[in-house]
Amino acid sequence: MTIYSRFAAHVDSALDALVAAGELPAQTVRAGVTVEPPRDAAHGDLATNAAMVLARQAKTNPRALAVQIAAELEKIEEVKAAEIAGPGFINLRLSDSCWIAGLAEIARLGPDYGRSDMGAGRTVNVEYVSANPTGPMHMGHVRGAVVGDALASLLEFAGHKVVREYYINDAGGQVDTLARSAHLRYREALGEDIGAIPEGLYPGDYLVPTGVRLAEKFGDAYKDANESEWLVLFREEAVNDMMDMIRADLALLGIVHDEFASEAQLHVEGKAEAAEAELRSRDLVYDGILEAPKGKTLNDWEPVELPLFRSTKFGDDQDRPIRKSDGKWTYFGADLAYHFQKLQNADELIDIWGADHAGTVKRIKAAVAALAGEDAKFDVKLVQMVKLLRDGEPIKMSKRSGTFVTLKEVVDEVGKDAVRFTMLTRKADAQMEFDFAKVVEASRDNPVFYVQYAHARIQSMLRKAAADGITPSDTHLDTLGAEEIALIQQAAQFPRIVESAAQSREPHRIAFYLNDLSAAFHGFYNLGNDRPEKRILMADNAEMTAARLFLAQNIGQTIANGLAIMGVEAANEM
RNA sequence: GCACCCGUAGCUCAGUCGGAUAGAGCAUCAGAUUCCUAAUCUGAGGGCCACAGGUUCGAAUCCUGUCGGGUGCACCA
Repeated sequence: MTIYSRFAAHVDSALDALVAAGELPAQTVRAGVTVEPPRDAAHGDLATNAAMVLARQAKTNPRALAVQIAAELEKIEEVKAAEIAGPGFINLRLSDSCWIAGLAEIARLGPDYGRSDMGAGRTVNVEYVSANPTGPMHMGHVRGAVVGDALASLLEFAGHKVVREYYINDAGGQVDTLARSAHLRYREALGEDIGAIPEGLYPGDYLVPTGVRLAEKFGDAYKDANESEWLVLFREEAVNDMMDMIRADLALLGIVHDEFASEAQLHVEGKAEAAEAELRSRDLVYDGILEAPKGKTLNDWEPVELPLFRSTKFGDDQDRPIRKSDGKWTYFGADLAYHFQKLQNADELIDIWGADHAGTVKRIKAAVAALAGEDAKFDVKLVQMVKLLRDGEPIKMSKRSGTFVTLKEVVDEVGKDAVRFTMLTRKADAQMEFDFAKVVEASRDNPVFYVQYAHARIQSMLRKAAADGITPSDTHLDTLGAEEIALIQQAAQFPRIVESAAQSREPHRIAFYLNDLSAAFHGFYNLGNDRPEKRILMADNAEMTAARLFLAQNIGQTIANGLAIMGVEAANEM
């Protein structure tokens, strides 16, 4: 139990006492009452807004009610003082022993410190990456991949059962193009001069090995065959190769999915037909004609009757086709069936999408609501674009010429940890810049190194002390002073940071917290420069050294736990 | 034209289910290394929270509108 949850209970008891004394109406609604660290540490250790939130219900003014609540809270052993401030905040000062107990708690829990049961074991399916299986991962995929992966870890740490899922778009026109491109490389591998790659096919070299592999596997059986003889086969073969490549790319970032769902398989199982039948029976799908797109002129647009989903009933600006005029499924048509299927095996769904798909959020949410009910838990998290820079200059990317920056190139240049950490130093729904020069820079400006350095510094001290025969010990924690307590207070926040980050699905909060905690530690460490009596390793005081090492060790543990959520290594030396 | 995201210090960004004097890094200026890793630390200056209304005890935070930046607006995926 954290200090915060314990005091939330204390405040609750204090309110109970007031109800019993007839000072508060029995049916007082306590929603909105919080116990938090005050914004300004000078105000105290904890603050509650209880009096301000409840004053109206108690038919009194906040400060008068605060006096009564504060009187109750002062009866608690751990409370040194309860002061009323501002419009009616109650600021609590806690005894040092209270914080020292918090430190012992970190040590007791170790790698589990900060873990929460908030999720109550509910299953959350997090779908992320889901890049088309037509080529290697590039920079455009990286942010979503990292954010999705960190969010999955965060939710896991917060007590959810998490499924990490990848949706393979292996049924659309793009994989036919892939198959044709692979066939070309296959002919090339058989010795044919294929010349320049024709417009409309994938030109990348990454298909060369696939061509070679297909030549070895099939010989010249399909060399001059009609497309209908090899298209399905080559599509399957090429998609498998691409997925192997994508899995290898993701592994460079430490990302491993639990499930790979195939769109093609979905169709084999008739899921889309089933969804359509269901929706038609409820008049949510009908045959209709789309209006011409606004805001742009299309030369080849002509009205066609298509099966449309009534997404306008759910706030979309247009009904959306689920099949094309050739009878094949649209991406949306398959996607709604896919989401319905996912909901069968999870309590909650989260999709991580690139911001360029923002326009399709409404329709898929509408479809999920229609198929699974309005209260189905489904959220789409949009991840904004990353602007790539080198020394402040934009890096030009062009898919056409094939000069996009691949994930592998980025990881090779700056390293997995720097990529992951940097991608989490900005909230997902805001655009970010990624400057190669800055990301590899080892300085205060770069939180990756700053946080890792704090951890490495702690490990270094522990090694040095061990060499001198001193190990961390909790037997003399009463020697810790005000500066040490302040550090514990910072570490004590970790569990609530985890919960609030998980609640709001914002893994970047962990990164910012670790930066703050590391700053607190570096500051504490440097106290010893001017004040030798504040040094952690003190040759003439083994007891105090052991106590401070114990503190440092658990700050290190907290940092390591946070980094683990982010998927970043906790460096032991730098 | 419509939809979504963003607008906070010179720069890059936190803070937004309403709370106290709006924070951090970089940059600028002034300091700290006979000392546990200076990849660090201490201090100073720097703000009309885009703008205008509204809601209320209280608004960077919620609502409406305006302006500015980005993204999207196929039967693509």
